[in-house]
Order: sequence, then C-alpha cells, then structure tokens
Amino acid sequence: MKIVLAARSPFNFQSTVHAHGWYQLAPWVWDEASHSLSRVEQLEDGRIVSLCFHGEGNKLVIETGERLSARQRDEVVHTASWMFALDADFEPFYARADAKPRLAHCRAGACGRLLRSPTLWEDVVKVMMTTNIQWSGTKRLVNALVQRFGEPSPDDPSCRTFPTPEAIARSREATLRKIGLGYRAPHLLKLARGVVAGEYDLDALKDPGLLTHVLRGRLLALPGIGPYAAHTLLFLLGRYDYIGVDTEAVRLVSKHFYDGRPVGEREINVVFDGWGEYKALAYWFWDYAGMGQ
DNA sequence: TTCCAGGGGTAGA
DNA sequence: TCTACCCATGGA
Repeated sequence: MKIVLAARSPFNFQSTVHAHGWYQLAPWVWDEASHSLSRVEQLEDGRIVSLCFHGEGNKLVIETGERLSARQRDEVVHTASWMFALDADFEPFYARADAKPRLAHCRAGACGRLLRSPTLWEDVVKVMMTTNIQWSGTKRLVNALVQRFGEPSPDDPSCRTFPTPEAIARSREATLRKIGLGYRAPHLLKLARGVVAGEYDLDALKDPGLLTHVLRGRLLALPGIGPYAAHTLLFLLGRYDYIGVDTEAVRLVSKHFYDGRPVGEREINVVFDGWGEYKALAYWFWDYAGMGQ
C-alpha cells in the first residue's frame, strides 16, 4: 500500500533524514542504495507493520507491506506527518538566513526539519542515550534496548519495534545495567515508570500552545534530562530558543569563533544571541565546513 | 594505562 | 546561581 503526503514547501526528504543522527538508531534502518528509511511500528490496535519512507520531490511517500484499514492509515499519516514535520514553516528563518553567507544554503537545502520519533517518549530515551557517551555507544545502547524490549515483526522477527514505556517499566535496574546502560539505568527506569504511572505526560509536551520556558522546565524535570538534553528536545519539538551545548558545540564554536580558546555555554550563546527564537537553527545549520581550517 | 565522550544529579557554598 | 565531585561503560 502506498501513501503520498504533501509537505509544506520547501521539503527535502534526504536533508530531513540526515539533519542529525537519528536515522542511524534502531529501529530505523537507512538503505543507501534506495535512499529509503524503514522501521517496524506497532499501531494503536496492536498490529505491527513495516513502514518504508522515501522522498519524491516535495512529497513524502510511505510504503507498507500490507493493506491498512482506514483507521490504521489515518494513524500512519498522522505519525508520519509528525516524524517528518511536514507542516513546519521555516520561512521566517529563511528570510533572515538568506542574508547571512553561512546560512544562505538553508532555503535551497530545505534545512530546518530534524527527523523525529513517532513518540516523544522515544526521543527522550534516545537523547538520554546520547549523554556522556560517544555516538558509537549511543547506537549500541539504543540497539540493545530495541533487541531486548521491542516487539518482533511477524514478517521478520529480527526487526523489532522501539520499546514501550511499559516494557521498560517492567524491567529491573540490574537488567538495564547489564545491557550496558551503566549509571543511566536508574534514570531510564524512573522515566519509564513515571510515564506509565501518569506522573510524566510526555504527549502533553507536544502542545504548541505551551510557552517555551514552561516546556523547558517540564523537560528539565524529567529524570536524566539536564540542560543539554532539554535543549536538544526543544529543537526536536520545534522550539529553537536554546542551544543544546555538548562537546561538539564547544569544539565547533571554540574553533570557528574564539580562535581555539576554551569556551563554555555562555560564549556559545553570545555568538548566536542575535538569532533569538531561531538561535538553535542558526547554530545547527551554520556552515562550519565552509569556514576553512 | 589513561582519558573522556553529542552530561546529569547532588551537596555545599 | 555556581562549583566540585561522582557516576558506568567502551573507544581512542
């Protein structure tokens, strides 16, 4: 079954997928030969389906192995629209970026969208798995969670869904430590059990009506989520007022704006302060590669 | 072997 | 609000 969705222009499937590393994390599978992205997903009625995405010009194309009911199709459309931020409008950012040489590539490249997970739960867990660890370790931990706690696809049992909060909540700290999470284990367990208990309502945080600083406070209240993780999640939620400062941000900004001198969060914010509500976009899509050295 | 990674929590000032 | 210290694990 094939579903074709129109996106707000400009849209570029590949630039959306490759804007950050999520496409390398399970259960996503990127196929370089066909330039398509796949994952196994469990629908609300319990059915497990395989979804394959690719781009056709300004459109997102979804292929499903089997036929879906009308309700299932609506759910897939809704989820895909969220994951690829099909309605996102970056025109105000482009209008400013056009005049800045290092950001003038953004409009033509349709920069701005970052691939999101179907649920904020999955994005929170994945961001948590990027803290104080190398990227190869993040991939290993996320894969371990999917293999250990995900539901297998009936078509191919080696492919699994991303674990639900319930599946993690039923686990034990020792089990999570054993699969390599280390000191992150109690944070993830507390998050999962809090979500199941209704203590943390992650879906409510998608509400565009929430003020950004209020949303930031709710994210910081989640276990294992500090400033870096909260700001990264704000970016995924379409709020660009804060930069997620990690070692990579420090390295880039130090090299390109401070002549290699040591910098902290304050110095990084100074550089992009003029971008206001587009600060994180300006930082993320700044063409550091074009600055030489 | 040592250092540190796409940091966060906590205690103490 | 800021700083010092600890935290598990694997890669470099």
